[in-house]
Amino acid sequence: MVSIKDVAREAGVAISTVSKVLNNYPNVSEATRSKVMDVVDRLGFVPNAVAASLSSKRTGRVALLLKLNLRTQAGDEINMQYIAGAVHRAKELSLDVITVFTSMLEDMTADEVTSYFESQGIKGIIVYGLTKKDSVIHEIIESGAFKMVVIDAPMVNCTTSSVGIDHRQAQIDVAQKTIAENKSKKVLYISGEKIGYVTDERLDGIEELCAEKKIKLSVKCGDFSELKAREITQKFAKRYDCVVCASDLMAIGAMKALIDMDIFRPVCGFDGIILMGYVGKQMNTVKQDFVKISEEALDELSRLMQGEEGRTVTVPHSIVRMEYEDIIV
Amino acid sequence: MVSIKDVAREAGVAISTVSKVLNNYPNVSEATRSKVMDVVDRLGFVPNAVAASLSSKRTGRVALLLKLNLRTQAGDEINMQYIAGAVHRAKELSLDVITVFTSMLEDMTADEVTSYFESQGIKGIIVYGLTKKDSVIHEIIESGAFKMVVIDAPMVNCTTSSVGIDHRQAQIDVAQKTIAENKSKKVLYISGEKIGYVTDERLDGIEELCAEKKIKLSVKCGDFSELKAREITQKFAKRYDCVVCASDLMAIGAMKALIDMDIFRPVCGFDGIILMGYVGKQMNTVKQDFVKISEEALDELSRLMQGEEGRTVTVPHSIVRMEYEDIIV
DNA sequence: TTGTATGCGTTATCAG
DNA sequence: CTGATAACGCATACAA
Repeated sequence: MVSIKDVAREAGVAISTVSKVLNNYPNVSEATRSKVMDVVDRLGFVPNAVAASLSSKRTGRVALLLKLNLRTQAGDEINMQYIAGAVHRAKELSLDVITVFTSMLEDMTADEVTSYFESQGIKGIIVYGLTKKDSVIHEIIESGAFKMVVIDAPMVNCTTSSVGIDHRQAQIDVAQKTIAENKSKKVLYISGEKIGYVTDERLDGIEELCAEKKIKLSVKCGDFSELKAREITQKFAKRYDCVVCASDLMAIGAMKALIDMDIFRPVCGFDGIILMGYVGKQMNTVKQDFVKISEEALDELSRLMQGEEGRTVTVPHSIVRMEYEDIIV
Repeated sequence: MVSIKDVAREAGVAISTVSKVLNNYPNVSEATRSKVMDVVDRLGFVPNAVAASLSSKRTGRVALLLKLNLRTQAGDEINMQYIAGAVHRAKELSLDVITVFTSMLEDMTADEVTSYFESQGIKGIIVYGLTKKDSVIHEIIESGAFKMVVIDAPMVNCTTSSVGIDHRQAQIDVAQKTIAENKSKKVLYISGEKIGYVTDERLDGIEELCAEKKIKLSVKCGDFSELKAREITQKFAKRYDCVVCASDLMAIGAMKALIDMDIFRPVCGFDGIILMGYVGKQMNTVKQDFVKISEEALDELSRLMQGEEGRTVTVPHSIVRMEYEDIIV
């Protein structure tokens, strides 16, 4: 492996000079700069990131903290797009990411988790799908030990940013469209789990909309699962003329139930997963661009790592009706 | 951050002694060992992996090289399960993984890719979905610069192992079952892309089966896409009494085409993706345990990194008919 | 503008 | 069995 020492010798300068060139220090003459760069190119030298991080105490290592929740392809699809977006942007920002699943941190204390990440030289963490019950992660966020970006949760402080779509508005948008198209008057809303932050926001949205439009609203608590949505639909849907679901998977479950019951009710979902193109053709849904959200998260993390303060970043969403023709390649 | 120095001071021993305890060196008395471990526990000391790897030239860093191919959730699902399996096993083996997509390496030479990985302290690489055309990766495999595990490709040498199911046998198994159930006599086989190694193996399987059973076989070259499978089916299916597809996605495409054509033909797929539970209910398919395959790959990589030689590891598969009831949670 | 020297947290090689 | 001490590859304060 060619090291900075080799470059220095070959270029006839000191190691520190090479280092300065590589790190774009101001006080280097153009002559030596190009002399060094020539050697760098010729030797194909790439700085050893491990040594650099040990020396500078800065690293470009960030962790993606994912929830490997449901064994449904919906979860897989979303997680994968998160990872793809993050990895892609990381490369552009010269960061490297390691992937961690919350399940692996299950029986660790906040201190242990912190030590673990520190021992790996990780300086930034992106948390996907934080719930109110993840006390260890909350502790870590508050500790300020890392620069953090939280997706879809309103955690913002000096070292923490929040990234995600406007769930309240998105829920309004998709429900409004569906209600308008069907002139619905009585909405059955199947929410997500209570522990999710987005659950509250989406609920706020539907409540606000129904209040404004003088629409009757009944809220049933689902858990983002098809099964539960199916049960709720079977039990209650008859009395309503529209079923608004807080996730696509639940929308699919509700739709299946309606088909079984042999009644029609408009249904709308939330997320825009590809499965909707296969089995949810008639449904409106909120399209979240998970790749972009993750890219934004990395940009934001990069900002934080440069010493800037936490803030809230809102990513745009859209309302779509996913068609089979759109998703096949 | 508590360092080995703190531990040494606190325990009243030399740094090198602490290091020896931590790395299970033989020549340490039980007395000092427990004395040191007490302090380690009390201080919650976790060795700095960055420093350790710089010093020892060994690291526990491995890269997952994934193909972010189709924007279908089938690909996402499989990739995600690969990642999940790898990350999970990595934690158990005290390795840490970084995720890389081939698209990011596109216009790099083998040397550049090698430098990149070396600069990151990566010692092992798992390649998912290698094709015959990935010349850069082939070059890296042959260079022996890294310990490598290749999924679903017959690359084995001193530093390279191959992990995957027996695609030939799996294709035989699923086709045989489907053919037997329907007493088919004329099979239309829609293969994968020619550049894929598994394509050949699966093709061998179906040819062997049809030859043995005296079944007429026509092979059409698909590309793992629904669209292509649909076209092929529309054009040729009428003349055959069974459609065997080299992937679930193609099977779904074929099935859609058959429904459009309003004729029935038994169809079978390959992979066992969850989507089959939604839209491919009537179809047999090969269930690959992608999580397990990836876990095996990590085990294998760990073996290689301990200096053992490359070999071929075959993971079991099964034939299933995916039902909606099985996949909803 | 350039070079020297020190340190980052470990591991590893020797003496003792 | 234990303890100095020299690497590891690089960044950086400081000296020249």
